[in-house]
Amino acid sequence: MFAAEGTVTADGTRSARAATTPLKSEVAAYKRRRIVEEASRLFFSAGYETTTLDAVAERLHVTKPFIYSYYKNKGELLYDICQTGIQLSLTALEDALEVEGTATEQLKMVVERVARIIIENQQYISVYQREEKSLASEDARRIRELRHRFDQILSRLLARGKQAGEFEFDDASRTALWIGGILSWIANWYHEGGRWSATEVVMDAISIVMRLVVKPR
Amino acid sequence: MFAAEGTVTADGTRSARAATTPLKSEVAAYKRRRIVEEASRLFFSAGYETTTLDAVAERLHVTKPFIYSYYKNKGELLYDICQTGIQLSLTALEDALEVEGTATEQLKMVVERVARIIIENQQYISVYQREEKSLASEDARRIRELRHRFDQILSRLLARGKQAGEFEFDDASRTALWIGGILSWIANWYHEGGRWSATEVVMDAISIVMRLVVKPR
DNA sequence: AGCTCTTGCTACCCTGCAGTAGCACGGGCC
DNA sequence: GGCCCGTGCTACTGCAGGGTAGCAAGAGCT
Repeated sequence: MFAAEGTVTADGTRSARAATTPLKSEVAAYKRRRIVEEASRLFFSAGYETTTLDAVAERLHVTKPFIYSYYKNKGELLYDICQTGIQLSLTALEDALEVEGTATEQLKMVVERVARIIIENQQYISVYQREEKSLASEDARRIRELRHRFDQILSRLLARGKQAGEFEFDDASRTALWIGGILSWIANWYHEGGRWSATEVVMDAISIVMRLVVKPR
Repeated sequence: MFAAEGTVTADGTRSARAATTPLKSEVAAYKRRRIVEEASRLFFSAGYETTTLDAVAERLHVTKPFIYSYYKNKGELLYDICQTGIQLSLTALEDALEVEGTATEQLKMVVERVARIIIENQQYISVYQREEKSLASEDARRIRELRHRFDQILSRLLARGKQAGEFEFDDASRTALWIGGILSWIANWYHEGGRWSATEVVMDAISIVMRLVVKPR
């Protein structure tokens, strides 16, 4: 999840220098995780620009300089959240494709797993979608790259299903984008303890996506 | 479109006092429209919090105090944009329902018109979706209220179609939300001069929504 | 021509927050 | 027990940007 660790961190933060023994670096990683977790909650509920690092620090019962010894700046924190968001979805997609089966079975599996991941990690996914404009341009590029990989993999699955005669649609990559949209929508829409349960939403997503790729009457 | 005019504006801005003759108030309305237009472009491409009012002023070849004589503050400007965004969609929906026809015909009409409006006014719709967190709480409430009306009207149309045996789905209001999501997605996704034309996107939206409400094979 | 009313601008203020310098405290080690 | 190093904190700085006070320039009227 924190693929950047040791690369991104390696530029001046203390944790990087301190990572001499395994235990120490584990502790450092844990602290980073707690920071990003709490930050994502706040960014999710109040927006990135509006949330101050003092507020994040307060939630962790620490002070701002503490955060700065694990993150270079506020932007890096946002990047980490966005990266986590898209990476979680991408991993769920790839994992689902490990399971053998027809394109139809695999697509169902994909939608189910990704939808679940989105619901469970709403804070990350939602921030990743909403705050793209606040990312440094280089960071934004990398995030878009991951997103693009997601779309491509999904698109290949669709093409495979079409080839096999299971699916019917006009254009695979366009359809993949629509499916991505339906999945994304969950993050804006689902509300824990709200009118509809996670399972209902996941089931809906599966049924919608299936209706989308099979021939209508 | 500017329903607030005369109410919201009536508290101290010069334009309100100046609106003594018809021509003057028309000119004032025009200036407000130009401000909101340019602001929405910038908010759309760079985000609300990141965009400074100096930047908005510059695009209009005026200065910041100029804006402040037509808008009480930055928040009111955002509200106006969001209000425009949702109101445009709502009006498109209501207009489409004026046309007589079966539920199926009406739903197609609705999706087509709303999708077109979303594409044509992407800057407003997108900002309205993305920047909700930055609205003052009272403003946010009013916007959500409009959104809710949209969902309700759509939901009633769906229920009517189900009654008539044209549609088949589990729950009308949940289905309405999914349709809303599909339409919203267009605003994040469509890119003028991009890989796909407006017409293709609109057609896709119609076909997806129809697949969503009719019985699958 | 002077008077006034409108409109936009110049030139500010001031707060809130990202980011930093350097200290204090505690625990392990000689 | 003294020394050092890792860790987090106190106490700042700097500045960007929202918001304002008050002037200047023009237009129309008498």
